[in-house]
Amino acid sequence: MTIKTRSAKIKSSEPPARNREATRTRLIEAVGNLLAREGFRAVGINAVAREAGVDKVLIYRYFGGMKGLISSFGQEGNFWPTMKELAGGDIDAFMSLPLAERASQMISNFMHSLRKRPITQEILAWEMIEQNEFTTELDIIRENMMKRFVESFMPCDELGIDTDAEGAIIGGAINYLVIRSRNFSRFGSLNLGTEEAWERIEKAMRRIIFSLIKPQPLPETDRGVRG
Amino acid sequence: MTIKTRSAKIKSSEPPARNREATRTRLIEAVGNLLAREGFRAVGINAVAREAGVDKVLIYRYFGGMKGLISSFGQEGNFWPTMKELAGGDIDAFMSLPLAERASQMISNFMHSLRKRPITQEILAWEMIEQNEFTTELDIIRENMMKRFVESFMPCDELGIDTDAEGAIIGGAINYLVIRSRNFSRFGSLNLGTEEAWERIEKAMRRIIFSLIKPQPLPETDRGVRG
DNA sequence: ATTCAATATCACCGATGGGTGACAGTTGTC
DNA sequence: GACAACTGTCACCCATCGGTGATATTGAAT
Repeated sequence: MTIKTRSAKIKSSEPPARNREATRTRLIEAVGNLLAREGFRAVGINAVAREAGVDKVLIYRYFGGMKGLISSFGQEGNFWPTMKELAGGDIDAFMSLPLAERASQMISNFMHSLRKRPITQEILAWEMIEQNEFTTELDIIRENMMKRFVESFMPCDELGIDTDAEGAIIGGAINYLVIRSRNFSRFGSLNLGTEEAWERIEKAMRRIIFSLIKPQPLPETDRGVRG
Repeated sequence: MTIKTRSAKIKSSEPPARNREATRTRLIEAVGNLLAREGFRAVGINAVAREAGVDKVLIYRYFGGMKGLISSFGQEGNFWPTMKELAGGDIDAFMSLPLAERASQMISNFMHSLRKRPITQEILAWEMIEQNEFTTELDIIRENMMKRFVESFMPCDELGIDTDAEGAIIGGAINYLVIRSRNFSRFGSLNLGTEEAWERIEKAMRRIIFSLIKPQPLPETDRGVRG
């Protein structure tokens, strides 16, 4: 980088409009862009300010520092899948499905949603690595979301199974495989760079759900609704 | 830190013995110590040299840089569970178990092994976050190990299941939950800070394996051998 | 004792990080 | 017009990073 400080302005065409609110949103958006493009390691006062084309001191002034900015970003950002998305588009149709089918489809939809959301992936990765003022903030938001989902969709304490534990296993596996696949395609004998591998994982999860919830052969290749 | 550069020597009592081999091992051990104590983010030329109580230029001289040092560390470090450990101590006894029992116990043993190995956790976390000269090096070692395990222990292409995919799910879930639990104890409604939660996960995995491999009720609370 | 290579230390470079105080331009109010 | 409040810029501080060239210390061969 031979360019100087002012070069930051190149990136954002509009000149900072001497407008507090506009500058605030510029900064919040800069966090998202930086997360998606460079990953959470790049998220720092200097980098965010540079990305927004704004002086870093404004982060202190308007947000009280990076913690405040991250918090605002977490509140406004819609990087989590919606209920509707997890239900595959039609919540009513979804709710009328039998339990195993419902769980299986929700899992598939969650996996697809996560794979399409680089920012969400970045946040999950971040949470795995360090606990700091940023990640604790973001974790609370994530936990609330997960909680709402299971409460709305999965009221199943029937059977002899531990849905919380099984859910943690499936959810953890999805998070792990998606996050990891950004850097390494190979995991065991799967090539996570190929759609074929993801379909195998999807089917395997479906198989797990169905054999857990009702030990009987599962309907073949019914991929179900998806948003 | 008000102390100066030379303060590094405080940490390692023995004066650097003007001995190339000894210095090399000091550096390699410093990597492991630093990984365990501070995490991979702290692993850099400066920090490692400081930890070893040695000048950083020796890393360039003896290892050609950090990449070389990490590679040597990866080769010598025994941070992966051994075959024997995964088998629960007695390989022969282990191999004579029925398939589902074998898989279930190996999974439990792997989880316990990983939970006891902070350095291994750190490496897995590192691999999730970035791909660089260090992690690609370490990933090759990890993949080879995993490969050897499944080949030796799990020759099962029977049944209508996809063992690679199911293995990736279980393995991914273990890696995720263990790594994540270092920073956040809560995941969904589980409290990963408690042994109780881990036992629930263990049982859930056992339930998954048994219902996958042979759809019939599983033996209750048989924890099996463990190293 | 001198020479020479190996071992290890030191001092410095440029880049980047988070953080802060002083200053400049704009706007509205009295 | 004078003034204060607000928005934004700039210049600097100190710490750490990876990296390198010059130098000191040791030990062994001659």
